[in-house]
Amino acid sequence: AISRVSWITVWRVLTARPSPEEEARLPHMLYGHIAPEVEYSVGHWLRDVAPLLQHSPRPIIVGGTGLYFSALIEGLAEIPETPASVREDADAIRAAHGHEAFLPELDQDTLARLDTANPMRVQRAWEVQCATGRGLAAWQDETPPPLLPLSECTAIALEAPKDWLNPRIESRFDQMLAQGALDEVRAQLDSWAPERPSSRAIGAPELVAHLRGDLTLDAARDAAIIATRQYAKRQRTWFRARMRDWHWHPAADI
RNA sequence: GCCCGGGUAGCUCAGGGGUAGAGCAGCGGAUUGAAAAUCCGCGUGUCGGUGGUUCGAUUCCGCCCCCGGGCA
Repeated sequence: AISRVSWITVWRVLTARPSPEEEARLPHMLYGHIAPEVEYSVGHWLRDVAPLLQHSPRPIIVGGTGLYFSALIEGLAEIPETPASVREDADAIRAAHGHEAFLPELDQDTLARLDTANPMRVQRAWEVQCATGRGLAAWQDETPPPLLPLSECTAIALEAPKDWLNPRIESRFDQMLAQGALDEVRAQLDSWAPERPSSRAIGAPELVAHLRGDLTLDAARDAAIIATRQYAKRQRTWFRARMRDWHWHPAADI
């Protein structure tokens, strides 16, 4: 099995990573292979996945991040990595003037397909323009063929209706707490950096807030459960809209 | 028992004589390198109950009920 984004080395419980016993039963790849302070994104993941697709028997790729599957199956523009310094500059500009400050520097094609109200998307477009001298739209127009076209794999989408899923989300988080999620977070408290992708693991910011005395455990639990439900909603929306051609299967049957 | 506050959307609260509004939650959507992220759209609810004043009351007045706090 190849993981989705169960990245980070430090969140075993919080990311519902398979147990060491489960991982020992058959090869698991791309689980916990990223240190918490390392930059990571779809592009990195695709480069990590590419060589693994040659394995025999063929791997099973599991996960719930719509963008990663779309990139794998539909392709992703080959844009050179933007240097960390560009991100820092962009962060500073946005903090000082807001993301609207980026708009005048973008080309018409990019602006036309951009959600100009979305600070992250606008900033990304500016970073690409700044780092490569070309517009994001131009890069996207040259998107290469996908690594794994739909016709070359068996794509299965698990249908998890919210009334079935919501109670499970709640008990799953309680299970994480019982398995030591708080200890896992406590161990990161000193090096906590909220802006890192690894700090966005659902439940981590909430439990950090609790450990710092800003939230009761109950309030942190509620917040994490709500965040999970909202994430599940976004997954449903993404898969419903973009994975219509997959084989749909009721999750309750598994 | 008396005196103050307060009772408005699922929750926290704002408002105020012409039947009401924010944040959060919820629901729908977008999403080609932060994606477990980010963004967009959606607000009728006996304004605690009941009498009264008024052309008109959720808003003013009386009584009652409930929740805080204070005094006894």
